[in-house]
Amino acid sequence: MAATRRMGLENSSSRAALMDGVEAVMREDGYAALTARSVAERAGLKHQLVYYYFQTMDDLLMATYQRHIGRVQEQVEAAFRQPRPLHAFWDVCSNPHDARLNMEFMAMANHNAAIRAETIAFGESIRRVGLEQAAARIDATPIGREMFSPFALTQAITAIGSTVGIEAALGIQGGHDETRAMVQWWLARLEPESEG
Amino acid sequence: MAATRRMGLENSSSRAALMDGVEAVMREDGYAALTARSVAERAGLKHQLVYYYFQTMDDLLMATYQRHIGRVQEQVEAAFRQPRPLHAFWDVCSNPHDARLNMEFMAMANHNAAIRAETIAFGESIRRVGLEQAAARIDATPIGREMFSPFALTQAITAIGSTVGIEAALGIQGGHDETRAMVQWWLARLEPESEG
DNA sequence: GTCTATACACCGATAGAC
DNA sequence: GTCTATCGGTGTATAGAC
Repeated sequence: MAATRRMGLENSSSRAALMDGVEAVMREDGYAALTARSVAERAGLKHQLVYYYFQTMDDLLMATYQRHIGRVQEQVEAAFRQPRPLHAFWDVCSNPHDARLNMEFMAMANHNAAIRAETIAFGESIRRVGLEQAAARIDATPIGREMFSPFALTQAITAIGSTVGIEAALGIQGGHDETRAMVQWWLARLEPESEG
Repeated sequence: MAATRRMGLENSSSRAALMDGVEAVMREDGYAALTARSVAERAGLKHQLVYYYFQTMDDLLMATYQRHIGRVQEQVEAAFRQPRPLHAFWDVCSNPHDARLNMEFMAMANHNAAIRAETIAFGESIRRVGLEQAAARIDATPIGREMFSPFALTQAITAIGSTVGIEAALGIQGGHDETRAMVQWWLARLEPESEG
């Protein structure tokens, strides 16, 4: 508890640059490569600055994760305000840009209690908002009522989307067109275009 | 290229114990915690033994990954020899025991070229064998012919199964029963019980 | 086959000058 | 707000004794 050390302000550009550095290192080299030195170098700063803006490396990591989660939450909520919310939700989930970062954080959640708690809370929050939308869409169509449950549909969209995104990020291409086409086929039946 | 150093035999129990140690550390603490010391301690050996049985830590990691891949491959092939191969394939994919380990290796594949190459080759191999089975099942039922493509179905089973397994490993329980039930509903229609 | 001893690099974190 | 300097701890990897 070194509560004595000086600390920088929260609305500092260097502080934000350090969080950008965390994301860049995780994307390119993985969370194992996260050090005060690697992060600061990516931000164009000296590594001691990490300890001016954050008490520990863990604090920097958590701040970065919470910022990331907030951004995803905004994307998801915006998607559910679209005319065809399930289509938009799929677009967010299958976006390959965040796939690597999300997987690194998920892997970290397995053995970091603080990250795990945030991940669980975030997952359940997303699920709540997604659930209402999915339920409405499922109830609106015969195919939905017969073949899907709201929760399972939400989870299927999330699971297939993130897997396709991860594989695309890894460099696997073959077959994704087919999977994306099948998802679109189903989504079109749950959210017909005319209804928009 | 220190080709001069002495090396232990491949069929050594200590060598296997070190690979077991790698898996244990990855499961419990994540790949970032992999060090010669942590792995050897888990195996009840001194850390210098790592360099008697492997040239580098990377070599130990790759040997462990190839052993793991081989085991999964056997499980998948055995599943496809079952009377209801898609059901058995789903059981393998949604097994939570290997979920953490698989995710750690997937995350590593993003920034380790050798692991990535193995992962891509393995994924395509699994997909080939799965594809034939899925195609046969899809062609055999009206629901299959209309609503699925073989590749997309294989990928959907893999994606939903691994996601459910990961979430279960993380400690998220809510809703998985519903997802598993929906998958079983679909699988039962693609592989009716009577058909055997 | 396993041990002690050792090399050199890098880590998180702190103190204090500017 | 950013810098230089520094601490103890730990990492990979090797050499050589037993």
